[in-house]
Amino acid sequence: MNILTTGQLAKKAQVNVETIRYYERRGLIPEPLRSESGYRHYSQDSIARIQFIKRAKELGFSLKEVSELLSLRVDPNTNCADVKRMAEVKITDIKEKIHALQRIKEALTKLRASCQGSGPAGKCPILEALDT
Amino acid sequence: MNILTTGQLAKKAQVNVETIRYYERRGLIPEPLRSESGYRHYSQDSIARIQFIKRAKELGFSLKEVSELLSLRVDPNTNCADVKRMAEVKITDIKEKIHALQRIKEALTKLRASCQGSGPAGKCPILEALDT
DNA sequence: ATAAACCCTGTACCTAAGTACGATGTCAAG
DNA sequence: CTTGACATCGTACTTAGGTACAGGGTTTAT
Repeated sequence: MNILTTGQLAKKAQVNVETIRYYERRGLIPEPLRSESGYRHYSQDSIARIQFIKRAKELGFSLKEVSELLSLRVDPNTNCADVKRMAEVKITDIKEKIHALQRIKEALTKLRASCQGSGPAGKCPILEALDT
Repeated sequence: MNILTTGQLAKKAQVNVETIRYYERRGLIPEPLRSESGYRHYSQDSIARIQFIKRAKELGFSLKEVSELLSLRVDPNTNCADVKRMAEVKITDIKEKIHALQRIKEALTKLRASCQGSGPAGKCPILEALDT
């Protein structure tokens, strides 16, 4: 069980088979060796690779950014600072998203407070506010 | 200047002409009257309608939800409470998004702190964390 | 009267991150 | 030796919210 087929890798890494092919097309996982008949053969390392991708995604990195992280890892000319910078950019980015959502939340909260919850919708102050 | 063509409406409402056609297809704006030659003729009300859509979008409502808001407005059987409920659902929704982003932000902040910013990227603790 | 600037329709394209499918080939079990 | 479960490929479809043509017709300004 040292070598994995696409389906086995998919199961172990908890992704769809098609996702693996997709990641390969996107260059996120290297092209694996093939059997005589053309079947892909993956090593155990591939599980870790897919999990790396999944974790980075959970941290808000796009697949494009994941590629960059993966390249940084391999390129001997890059250093830690490059990685750290990417993390910082992403943090800033996420902070902005949070602020935007907070502004929206406050606006909605005010609108909610303006509405008594009775009477026809046609005269709802929430809808009227949107009309202004 | 009482009546507007698509292009004039687009300019007044600050949207792309194609967006107007798109909203019409989606049923967000009613089909306007047409001139002899088939040109759409919009009233001033249409500007307000598009602005309603834009504002609702800014508050995080999808176009599908905007449709619902618009229907509520017209339907005499609905009341304010329905609108208020939609606002509440959206607020909850946005709160969840904020929390998710905050968790991500914290995870990233920790990772950033773990990295001194020097040394080869191959040994960066941020990347190592993703490998775990 | 003619060119520029509009408008019409239908359809294709865009981003992101996959998912689904049809046609075909291969492998393992009974 | 056949059936079922897998594998391959290329391509199309998905969601959301538009945007961009191409190939026509119309209006307006000069």
